[in-house]
Amino acid sequence: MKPTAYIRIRIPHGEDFAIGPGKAILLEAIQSTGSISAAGRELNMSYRRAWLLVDSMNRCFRKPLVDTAAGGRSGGGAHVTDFGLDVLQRFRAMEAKARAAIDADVAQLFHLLAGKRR
Amino acid sequence: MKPTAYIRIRIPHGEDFAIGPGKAILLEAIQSTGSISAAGRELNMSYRRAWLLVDSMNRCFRKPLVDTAAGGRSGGGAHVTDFGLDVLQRFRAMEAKARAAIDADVAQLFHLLAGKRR
DNA sequence: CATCGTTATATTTAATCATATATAACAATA
DNA sequence: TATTGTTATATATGATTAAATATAACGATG
Repeated sequence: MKPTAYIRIRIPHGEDFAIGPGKAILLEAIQSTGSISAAGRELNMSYRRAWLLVDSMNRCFRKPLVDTAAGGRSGGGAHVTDFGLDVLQRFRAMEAKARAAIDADVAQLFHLLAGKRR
Repeated sequence: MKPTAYIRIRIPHGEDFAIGPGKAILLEAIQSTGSISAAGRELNMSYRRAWLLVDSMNRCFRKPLVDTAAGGRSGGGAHVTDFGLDVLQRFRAMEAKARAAIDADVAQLFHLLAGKRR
């Protein structure tokens, strides 16, 4: 396995962050499950936390990244909008570029680490 | 002022992280003040926290990044080793490269954000 | 050899953050 | 119109984290 750094990109917006690694994963989970609560369960995250993150994203961007509907036979649900998919894709691309840019340096730096005992 | 993303690079080592943004700033403060406690004061950080970070760095890498001395007329002090300076420089270079790699993408993404009210 | 401010460390206290719990509204459908 | 599982929201509880406090050792220097 190749040594890898944690690269955490976050886009600030006022007090909090419009998007970051956690919100990206949440978007993907909403995409695959069709609901905020199911996504939360999948990610071992309280519904409240998942909802707060969605709410934050929707308020930070010009348009909603997630559309929600309460009620109906199935109780309701949520889905990632086209706009949300665009943002998600841009974010993942940025992560990949940043990772590639420091790939060689990271490998070098790992040589300076102590052998991880215990 | 140009829109800028928070890019947080951290090098994992076992349980914790060998170096990251906070430790880099601390190294620079130790370099300029000559002591862990003075660096802590400068960064509004408890001595304990500063010391724990130094201890973590020194244990994570093959060689100490900070040399310390207790006692003496001035009470003692700390200084960043040549090895520490090398690591610090590598880390800062990685940050710069990562930033440059996503610079354009970040600018694009900022256009999708809502006007930040409040 | 007494003094000084620091390193080094443990323990207690406080602040922060996330989770758990509870409740109402929702709207399609049977 | 009763049922269903979700969204939406507030409040209370618990857990995690950082800070505050305390103490001993250090060692050059006057």
